[in-house]
Amino acid sequence: MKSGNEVTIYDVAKALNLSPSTVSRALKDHPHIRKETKRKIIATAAEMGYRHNKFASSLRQKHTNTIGVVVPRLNSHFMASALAGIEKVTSENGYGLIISQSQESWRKEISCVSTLFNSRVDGLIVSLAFETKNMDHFDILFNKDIPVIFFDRVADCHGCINVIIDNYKAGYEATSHLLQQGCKRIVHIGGNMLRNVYSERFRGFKQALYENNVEFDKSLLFITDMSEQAGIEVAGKILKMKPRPDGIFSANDTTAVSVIVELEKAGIKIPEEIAVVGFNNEPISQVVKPNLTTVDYPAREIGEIAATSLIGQLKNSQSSNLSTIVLKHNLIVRNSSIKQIPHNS
Amino acid sequence: MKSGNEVTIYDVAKALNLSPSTVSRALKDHPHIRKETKRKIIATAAEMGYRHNKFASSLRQKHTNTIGVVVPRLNSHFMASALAGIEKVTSENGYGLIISQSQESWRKEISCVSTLFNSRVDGLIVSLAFETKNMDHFDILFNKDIPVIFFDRVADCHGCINVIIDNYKAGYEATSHLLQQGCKRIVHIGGNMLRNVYSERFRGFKQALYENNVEFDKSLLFITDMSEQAGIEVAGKILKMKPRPDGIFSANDTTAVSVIVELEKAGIKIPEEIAVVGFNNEPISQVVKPNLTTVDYPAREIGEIAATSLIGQLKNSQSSNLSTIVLKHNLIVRNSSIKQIPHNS
DNA sequence: GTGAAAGCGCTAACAA
DNA sequence: TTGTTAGCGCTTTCAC
Repeated sequence: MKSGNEVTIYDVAKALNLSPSTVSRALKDHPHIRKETKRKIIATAAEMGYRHNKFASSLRQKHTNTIGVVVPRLNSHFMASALAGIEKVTSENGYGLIISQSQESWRKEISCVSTLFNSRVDGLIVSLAFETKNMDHFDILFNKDIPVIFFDRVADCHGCINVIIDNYKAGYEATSHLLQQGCKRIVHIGGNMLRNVYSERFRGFKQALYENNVEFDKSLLFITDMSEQAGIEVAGKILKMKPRPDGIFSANDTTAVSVIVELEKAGIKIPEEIAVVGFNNEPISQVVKPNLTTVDYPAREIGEIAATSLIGQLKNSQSSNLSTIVLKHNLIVRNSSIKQIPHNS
Repeated sequence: MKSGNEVTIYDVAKALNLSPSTVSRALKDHPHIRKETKRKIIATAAEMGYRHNKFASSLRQKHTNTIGVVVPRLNSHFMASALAGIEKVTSENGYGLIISQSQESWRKEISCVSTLFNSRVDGLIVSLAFETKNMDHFDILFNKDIPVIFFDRVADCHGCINVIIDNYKAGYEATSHLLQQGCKRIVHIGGNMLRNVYSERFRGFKQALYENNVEFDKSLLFITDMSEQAGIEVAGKILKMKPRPDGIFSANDTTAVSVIVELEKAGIKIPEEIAVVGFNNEPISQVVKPNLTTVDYPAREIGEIAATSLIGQLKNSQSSNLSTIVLKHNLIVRNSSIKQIPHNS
């Protein structure tokens, strides 16, 4: 009604000739309040335009019912889905969410974590920035026993839960697939090897080569920032290579797509001359021609599980003893990698 | 150090034999404190691991230095950029940000707004959900003089600022371009006409037709949810149409791309048989073949301006008298719409 | 330039 | 089942 003063539980109490504690209890659905009283309180509170004051409550209770999220960027399909999963679980459990982006910068990640820490979040869900070189900025949280869950881009750390897929196996499968298609000289486009996702995919890549007696050739490895631009640059270098590679395993779809577009501009036939496999199953992988073979992962589920684990820790207020949750992934074969017409079934 | 108790300004005060008020003032850089005292206080506070308690402070001050954001989804390039712009400005001005998604649902939007209201945000930045039919849920904010800024998907409302582009003009230009390419039967794929972005683009579309003496044919209008799936369905219908359309103006890129992919599967030549124009300049528009003609808009800037205006209102604590800020857009012509080889220059 | 003290609105231990 | 009361940590008016 008015733009003026807030109504408090005291006002409600006075209006009903009750005590503030009764009102407080009724509003939180405390069991020890008579049904009738509860009903009346809730009704008049609503009528008077009462709204709960989180600050007073948090100040008193020393916890905020708020969870912080730090992600590198939120413009990928993967992140959006993961976030949707996180949000679903947290809101179902009565937690608020503060989302912040590190923009792939270590410095920014430090500042996000510290801001969230100062906002007194009860727990944190994090996917690391590309650049992040150490985990010192999480110490402030560990020191206060504030639980932190990492997902996708994780790092080893005492006592925190990681939610991931088996990137090693996925990399291995993607590469094996290329080898099965007859590729002999396979380029790998990877990211910062400090990040598990990239180092593991690379490890899987090398293992597949090794098991197939294909020697790993350093000149076929490109460490990039996995951007669109990176794809353009790598494509340029590939075009100049003497014996040209016949396959590419890119650690994400963005770069894979950009490479395909660039190579095709130069007249290279995909997959005949160069077969390509990406990673993430972004929507774009189904638009690029030829459609991109890629690794799908349960983004939404990863988010849900990360949130569920965190809330579990919060409720039990003791760290559970599991430390890593691994979800299933799935190689989706599309036209960008099919060199051989399969033998008649 | 310890996982135990928080250190407060009282602790700092005691350690230095000062009063809490002095410490409080020093920490906020109040002018009436001697430099030396200030220095000492700041040093020992840091040393003791003091951290500011936002709740106590907000409780006292009645404002939170936090801004709420409600967007439909954050999985588009447009939203991610707009959000990045918002974040830049707000963080530069010492505001925190709480981001929430309505998932395009009216019901969810109501709940987001109410949650943010209860979190006592100082102001709100909103882009409306697809479904939202009225603005009643913002009344709680208006009643308390909490400023709300809308961007992109806006609605008329007394006293709040809208940050948009001229969708009417953009729609007009996109359609005119198709007409110039010789299109006579142009399909429009639009969204919910309650949303300004769709109704205005549609209005521009009709106006262009009108000015070129092309009659508007209702059977060429498709009102959809602007999803990928919608594109597939529209493509199906187009394929069945008797005299086939020769142009499509889609109110976003997602649907435009999906239509193109589907039509090409059916053997239709783009742009020769059907020219296509999208909207938003999402990255995907440069990957689809042929590259999509589309309308570019300054997403990041829209975000920055929305945030700047909000902070302006917050600081002046009086609504400024501008109500709508219109930014420039730009039609980017690519191959999906070029039917005619341009006459020799 | 610094201190004393009241109070923001809520919760929870304890009392009744 | 309900009430009393004492803070949570900070800011700010007023006093010195």
